[in-house]
Amino acid sequence: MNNEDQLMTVVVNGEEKNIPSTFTGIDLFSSDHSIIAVSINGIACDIYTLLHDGDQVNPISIDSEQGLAIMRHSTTHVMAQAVQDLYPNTKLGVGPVIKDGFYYDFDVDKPFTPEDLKKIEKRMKEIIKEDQSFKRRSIDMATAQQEEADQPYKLELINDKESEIATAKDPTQVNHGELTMYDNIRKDGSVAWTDLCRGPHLPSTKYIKAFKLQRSAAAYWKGDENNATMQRIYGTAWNSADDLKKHLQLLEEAAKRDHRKLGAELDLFSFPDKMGPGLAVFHPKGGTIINVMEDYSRQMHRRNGYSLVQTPHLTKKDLYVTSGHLNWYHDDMYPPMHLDEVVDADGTVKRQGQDYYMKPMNCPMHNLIFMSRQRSYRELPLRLFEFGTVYRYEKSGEVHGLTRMRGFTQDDSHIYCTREQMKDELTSILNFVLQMLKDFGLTDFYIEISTKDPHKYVGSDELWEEAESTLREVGQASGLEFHEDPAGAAFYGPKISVEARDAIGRNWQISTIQLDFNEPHLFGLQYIDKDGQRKEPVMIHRALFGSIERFFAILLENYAGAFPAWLSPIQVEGISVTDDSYEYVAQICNDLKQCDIRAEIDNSDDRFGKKIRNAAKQKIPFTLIVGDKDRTAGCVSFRFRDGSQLNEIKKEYAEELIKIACRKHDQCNSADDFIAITGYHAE
RNA sequence: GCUGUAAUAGCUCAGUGGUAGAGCACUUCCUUGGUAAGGAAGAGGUCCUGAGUUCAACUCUCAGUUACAGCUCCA
Repeated sequence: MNNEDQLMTVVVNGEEKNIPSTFTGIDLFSSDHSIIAVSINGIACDIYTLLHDGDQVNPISIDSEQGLAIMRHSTTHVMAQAVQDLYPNTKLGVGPVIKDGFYYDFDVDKPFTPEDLKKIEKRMKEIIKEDQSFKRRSIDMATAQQEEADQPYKLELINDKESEIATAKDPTQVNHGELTMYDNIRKDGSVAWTDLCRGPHLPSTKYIKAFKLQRSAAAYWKGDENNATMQRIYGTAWNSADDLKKHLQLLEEAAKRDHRKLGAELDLFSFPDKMGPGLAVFHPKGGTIINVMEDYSRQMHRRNGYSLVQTPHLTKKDLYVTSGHLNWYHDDMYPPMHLDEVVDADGTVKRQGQDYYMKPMNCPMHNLIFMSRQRSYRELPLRLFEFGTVYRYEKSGEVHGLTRMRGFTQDDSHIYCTREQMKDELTSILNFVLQMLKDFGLTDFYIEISTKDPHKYVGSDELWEEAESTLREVGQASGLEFHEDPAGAAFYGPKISVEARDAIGRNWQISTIQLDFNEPHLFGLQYIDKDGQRKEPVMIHRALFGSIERFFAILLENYAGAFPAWLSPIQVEGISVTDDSYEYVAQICNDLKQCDIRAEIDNSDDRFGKKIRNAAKQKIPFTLIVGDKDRTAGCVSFRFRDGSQLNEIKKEYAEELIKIACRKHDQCNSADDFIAITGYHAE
């Protein structure tokens, strides 16, 4: 820190403080023109924010979210400096802060290799050690253009800014007509590096305590695929080596839980190359889980007044012309099969063929069911439900495991109701969703409502207003965390979606409930009302799992493969300690099977310890262990996932307990869980 | 689709311009074992596909396919 720097006086919590003015940065791009000042207080680094016009300062800690962001932003500058040191031809893009880290985009001669990243990290550490201070200076447009003459991307930003000022209705509300440069100053006062940047930054590089460059990847300039491709380096930075370590461990944990990895390890599903991208086969164990999910879903849908229907995977083109999908969804549809064309030997077409498409959505078919006869208001709400497998031609780079597939199954329903019924219907759907998520063990979620984009919508304002306020009312009545996504709705109707957080804090969009003011009109859907008049129903699209494969993946990652017993593909694994006990265990497993318990016996020639290990690796909830001691006493022993045990339980009682434990939705990983769930008591 | 990286046994991965390797899994035999890996033998390969360079290509070059990371996209 340079003690000759000019000090500025600000008021912090009513107390006057002197802050080196060189450590301040004016945030030109923010609407409130706030200044962020950074100062040093002993060893600790304090960061203050203050308003441009006043002297009121709100101190923030470097450990706060904003403090961390400033630190990460400073780190990205150090990275850019290191890159330019090592690769002098590099042109700079932008280097913002993102969740848990930062990136910087570079235009370089050739992409970075992992070795390059190591070199850059090394150079960064040198820069940090040099204790370079970040010094801010304000400059005007012309100076900025001059200084950044050899940086085409920075120039573009400056020019963007210029035209923004020129076209702004009230220029004073945009910015001060000046830009900020940051110089990195060495101890000897020389300038090590300069970057056009709004700031703010740390006082100096030495406050960067722990960082790591994670990966490099391509990104488009300004995120537009028509623009130049830049090389982006991602990094993460924390205020202590411990925090960094914790973060990296969390990432490792997430990688271990990756459903694609677990899917292979637990033999649940695979993506055979011979089938093509985005298409999966579910193996016996994965298929079992999918079936349990579907059984649950069917039962709950029947209970909630839905009618189960079935529709084909292929239809004539006309249907998607009517629905409009061919018009605005064309790129995501598999190309058509041209069928039934008859051509003479001389080449003349005797009979025109027609195109058939794989279905990307189920709604047009459900509409056909609605239209299959006249409908009375007495039938409404009509709730048509189906596990509909749809095919969408996702671009090659967009497919991802089970979460983004080219063929997947929706738990899809279309509900036709009157406007008066809309509110009750939405309420009951939301309750349905919440019950389902709870049953599957997801307890942390929030809802989001997407409202009308005023530039792009169909239907009457009045209807939109009613629908949106209904959605909002229903959403708020649920008592859940509630977010708005203004203007985020599709043109045909507002939407409410449920997002869940999994066991390691990641967000997943799960259920969507979408009102549709467009399709009933396009299809001419009508019902006969009380007064004998034909009226158009309101249509609701909704999927609770969303995609059954994606929901499966979320569950798999949430539980890291250790599913609750009711979902486990194998619920009970019988292990005999000796051959003499094998038949006894086999009989118990067979008894359980007859009661729909998924029980298997380990018939391998492995040693006992190996059998235990195999059952544990498969994350089987209940391992049934029987040796001669148990057998002669007519007993069995249980081993649970955490290694805990319940020993010498009478065979018949054990079978009853298993049936109870496999029916309940609670997670059961230990003897204590098991006792709590089944009410087991020693005899 | 774009940029990059990769592709070797069922899985995880070594390796080399000149007979193809390990661990796990699998098969058989031995082992009869009380709480996370008993022993031995065996089988298993178009080194992703195609073209090129070369006396010789799994290895180098080009193209394609597929996967991964990121971008873009997911009404």
